[in-house]
Amino acid sequence: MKPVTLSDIAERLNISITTVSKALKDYPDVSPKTKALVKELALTLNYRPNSFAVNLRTKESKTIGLIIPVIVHHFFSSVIKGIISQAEKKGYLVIILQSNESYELEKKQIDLLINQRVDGIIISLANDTVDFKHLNDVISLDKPLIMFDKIAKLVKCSKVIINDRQAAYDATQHLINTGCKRIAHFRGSLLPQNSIDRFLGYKKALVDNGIPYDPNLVYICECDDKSFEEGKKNAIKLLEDHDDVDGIFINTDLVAIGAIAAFNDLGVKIPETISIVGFSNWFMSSVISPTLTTVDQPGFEMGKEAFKQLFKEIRQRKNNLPVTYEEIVLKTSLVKRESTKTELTNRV
Amino acid sequence: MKPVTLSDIAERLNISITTVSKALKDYPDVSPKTKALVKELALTLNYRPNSFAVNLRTKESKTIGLIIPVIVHHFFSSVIKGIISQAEKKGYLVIILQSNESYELEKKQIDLLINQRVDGIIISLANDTVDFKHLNDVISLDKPLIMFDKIAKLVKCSKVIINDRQAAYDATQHLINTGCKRIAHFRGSLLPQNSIDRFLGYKKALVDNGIPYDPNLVYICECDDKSFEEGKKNAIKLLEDHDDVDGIFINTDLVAIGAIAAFNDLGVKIPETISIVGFSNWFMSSVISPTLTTVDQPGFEMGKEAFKQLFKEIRQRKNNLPVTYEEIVLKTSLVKRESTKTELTNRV
DNA sequence: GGTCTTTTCGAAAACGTTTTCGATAAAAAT
DNA sequence: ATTTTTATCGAAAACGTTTTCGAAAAGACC
Repeated sequence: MKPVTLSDIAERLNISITTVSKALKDYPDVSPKTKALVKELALTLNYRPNSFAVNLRTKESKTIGLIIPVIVHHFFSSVIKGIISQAEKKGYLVIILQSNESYELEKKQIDLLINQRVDGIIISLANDTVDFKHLNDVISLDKPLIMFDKIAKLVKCSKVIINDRQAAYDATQHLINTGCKRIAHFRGSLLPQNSIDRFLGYKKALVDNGIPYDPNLVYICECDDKSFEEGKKNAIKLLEDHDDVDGIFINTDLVAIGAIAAFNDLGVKIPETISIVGFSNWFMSSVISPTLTTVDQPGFEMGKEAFKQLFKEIRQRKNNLPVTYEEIVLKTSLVKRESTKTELTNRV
Repeated sequence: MKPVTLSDIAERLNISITTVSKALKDYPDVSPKTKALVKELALTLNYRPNSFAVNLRTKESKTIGLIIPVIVHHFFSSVIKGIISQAEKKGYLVIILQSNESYELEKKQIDLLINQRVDGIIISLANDTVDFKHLNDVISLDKPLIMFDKIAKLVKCSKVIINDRQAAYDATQHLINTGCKRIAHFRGSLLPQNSIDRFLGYKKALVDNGIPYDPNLVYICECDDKSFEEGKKNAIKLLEDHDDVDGIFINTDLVAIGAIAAFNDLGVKIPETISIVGFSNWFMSSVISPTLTTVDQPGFEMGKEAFKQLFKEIRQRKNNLPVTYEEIVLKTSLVKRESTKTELTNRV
């Protein structure tokens, strides 16, 4: 019933624990004969090294922690998948925690992970995280920390992000290229950096194309479970306020889909009357009607890159090499679908 | 730089490690004065118990493993959320692995988790898992195992499931109650039990209502990333084969949404000409047009129940109590939306 | 003052592994 | 035959904690 240990094997073979341990790890100073003997017995006894003891000795757990704001979300679950897939290749396990967009929870969870002595932490910040002490604590403990998507620019650690500003710029440019003259923007809440960057990209694209920026065309919608309703509501309001709008760049797909639903109900033609571009390339956007033009946010790749960088830093620390922080910016791409017209000119 | 240990505290206070340990855990045989002293110093030194050492001594890791076929899926990510939320309350961490619907991977991952010495395992089986040795291994190691959703009926352990058969029966009955006379069924692949049960429920509802079961009306679609296309294709085929069909009960929402898209394209009126019921209540089904009547599969609750049962069994084993396996069947509910007509009669 | 109880503490073993370093035996070299 | 090298092994410490059990000190009681 008790799990078999090195000592069990040693006893049966009348050799020392040391030799058993070495045999299993193919040390050069143990004869092929005993190696074979040990390995065979280990197999038949179904020996499994006690990870607690190993961790205690080696001071590493081969485990990393992941904190994300929400799990039930296409983008984030894609990231999880990316991280896990990469971690598995390197023999690492992943402990996942959900901060629920709460700063307080996030703090507690960071603490939990440190107590658990994970080898590193990957995190996407909660929306209401404004203080970064808990993150700097991780760094000062010399534990590798990677931030992705929702990051704190001021914290000195590696980051995996997309160029939200450029992506938003490109999305808006696409609307302009397809003939839109008066373009609205549904943005997210004021806090997260993404929201700000996307807004700035939108604004810059307008200005660069000689279209005056009109703050009245910018609507704020909270991104949460009610995003869909929010999108509907704002779409209707926009139509009442400004009947000359012919394009909208929307902060996130779900809101965009809400807007599409509203326009469909009202008989507003998409893209003929109003063109729409979303953000995220949530799976749903390829399935609704009309299918949604949107910015593809490569969640899976972000997860992979985040783990790769984490792994690199773990290795660097282990070998006492200088740790190099990197800012990895992944490419987004505009997925052109039915909710926008075809471009008139071919602009790069 | 080195993490502070009990011995560090002991040294500074000129007391023994034993006393420090006891003080921190509020043993009765240490004076209030030294307790206060120890606790204060522990706080200022930011002492964190080394979990490896604790685990090694106590032989438990306060960690559980979770294996699911896919992460990027509304139902499964809801389950994850349910498990994590409950685990956090009890001070457990969750290691998540994705089997990718592969039996081989599943085996390896079970092994990984056992080696990691998690306190218990929660699993939803891969579609191509037909042999259950790896699961019985877990049980014979006396490690708590809970299966949910995709289960193996023959394995002796607790299970958290829904009554797929009843749910399918109710869904089909709803179609009948709303006036459908000739009802097709898009089912999943032949292997997983859910697929079979849903099919049986569909069949029984027909027979119970005096509607002859016609095997030609049953289409098989693989449930994967291409489900949407699969749904479209089968919908078109169905229309060609049988122009008298007025209702479809579909194994899973995504396929149903594909079918809706196809019918929308073809100008087939939903629900007037054909009514559709899906399965899962994936978030999308409330967002497409027409909104989809579907069976709500309570993922979050399943996750919660699965962890609760696991926790119970961990406790039982720890206290040397007899372990009781339970089969927890959660209620599903039919969410009536626009893709079906209103019921003619009120049947219970 | 002596016995007895209560309070407070610490030595030591144990958990299972990894790794260093020295010991022994066999083989090779002189 | 003696020394040197090589191959093979094991003792022991260390990782940081928990817990048992006994010891010492302090207080209570006669």
